[in-house]
Amino acid sequence: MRAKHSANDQIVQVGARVRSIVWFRGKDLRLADHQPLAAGIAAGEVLPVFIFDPYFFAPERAVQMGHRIQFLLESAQALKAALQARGSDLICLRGASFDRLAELSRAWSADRVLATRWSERFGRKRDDSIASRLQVPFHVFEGETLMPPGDILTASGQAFRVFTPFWRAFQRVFELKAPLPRPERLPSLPPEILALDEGIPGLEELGVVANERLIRGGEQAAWSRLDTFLRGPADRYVKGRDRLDQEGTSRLSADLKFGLLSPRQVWWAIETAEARPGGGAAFQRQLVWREFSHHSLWHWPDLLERPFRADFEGFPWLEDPAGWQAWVQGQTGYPVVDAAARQLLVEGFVHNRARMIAASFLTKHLGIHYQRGEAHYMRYLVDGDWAQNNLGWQWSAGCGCDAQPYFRVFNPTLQGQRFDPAGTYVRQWVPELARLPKRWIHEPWNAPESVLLDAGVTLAKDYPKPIVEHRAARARFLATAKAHLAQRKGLSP
DNA sequence: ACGGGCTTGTA
DNA sequence: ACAAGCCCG
Repeated sequence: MRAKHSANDQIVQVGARVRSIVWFRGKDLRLADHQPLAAGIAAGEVLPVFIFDPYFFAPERAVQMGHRIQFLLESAQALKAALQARGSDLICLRGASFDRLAELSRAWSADRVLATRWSERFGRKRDDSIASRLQVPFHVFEGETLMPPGDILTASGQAFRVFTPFWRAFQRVFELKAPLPRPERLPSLPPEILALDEGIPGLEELGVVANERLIRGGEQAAWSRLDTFLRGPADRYVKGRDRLDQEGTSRLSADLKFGLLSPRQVWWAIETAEARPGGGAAFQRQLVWREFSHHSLWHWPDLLERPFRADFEGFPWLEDPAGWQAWVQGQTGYPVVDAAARQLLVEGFVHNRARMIAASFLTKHLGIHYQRGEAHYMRYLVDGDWAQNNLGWQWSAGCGCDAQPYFRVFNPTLQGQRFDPAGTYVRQWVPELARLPKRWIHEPWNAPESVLLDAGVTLAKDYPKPIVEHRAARARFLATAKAHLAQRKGLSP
């Protein structure tokens, strides 16, 4: 006998009672605009499940991405609470995804399993394997992106390699549909299924040290961030987004990564805002950069292993252990580069422009492989996403899809002066320079002795002298890149 | 197949 | 202007 349902559910009960397991997989931790969930509810009974697979959640894996684990666990807790408040629950299991899923499917006599697609190669492989081994149908839904990866092609049916034509094509074909509402009630779960719940693991259990400085997870927190963005920064976005010293960006990257918000909900919120924000279109363009990264990774799954530009293969990157350590710890002597490094470790977040400055410095000034920077960012970023992080690093290194030309090397002093004019960002993250006047905040090595003295800064003691000289480092990279690319060109037919 | 055009810049 | 080059219609 089925549990009692609200009036709404009675209506559904009249139809076929299809039993759908809705498998939440960490990129769709929300109730609103959730296509598998909505499809499940429309068809009958729903069993929401999350599986803590050791592939991600074994302690030795979890510590490799502690910030994201913390954010995900918080978001899963919020999801569980929201499902409980609506008469259902999030059944949490531990172990190998396929085994636990198959077991649950048998225990509940499920008719099918529904989930949101992951576009990375290993996600696709996992889904193929699950579909072929599961006794019941396995349906994956789109929704991680605005358009399904692979759906936007050039006139000749090829993948785009340059953003702007992709953006134009996107605007031509994208049709915005209203996001699905958040379900008010869900069918309840039988006691024998509720009894299978193994709960959400705690951080300690996974060997992860809690970090109080991270943004909060959960669907509600995400909506509050979206609201904050729409109330201010969205209107000033065109210029404000580049400012390191202001709250000029959306701060929605982690919400989109974990699917606390779908990109469609965010796009819709911009479109339907009472006062259309002045920076709405510019922000939507940024959302399409997110699309571009997912589409690119879909077309070229080995981007995670190799440079997009084949002529960068075999590039003579340097080891430079001392340079690497300085870059990681924020001790390069370039204030804005160091601020970015420290913000990453402390907050698990870095302003987009600061990411570019940091990436340019690591790859060009230090000549260190972009993949090392990419991996370091993946380790600490709350919003760390394979597709986007990889695109960003390859773009910065000059070897990526639509990359900046290799000879365009960011000058960290100029970037700092332009986008953090008063040095507010630097002062926050490099407090040993806090008393330096803004004239010298981005180039303390040029400050007069008396100024340094007044600011209480002794270079090489309180704060390092630059570990490389900008002009020399720039020249070294250009010479190396030029020689390497010329050689590669000579090798190719 | 020709040519306009190309996220985030520097000197 | 530029230390190039090539995407895409």
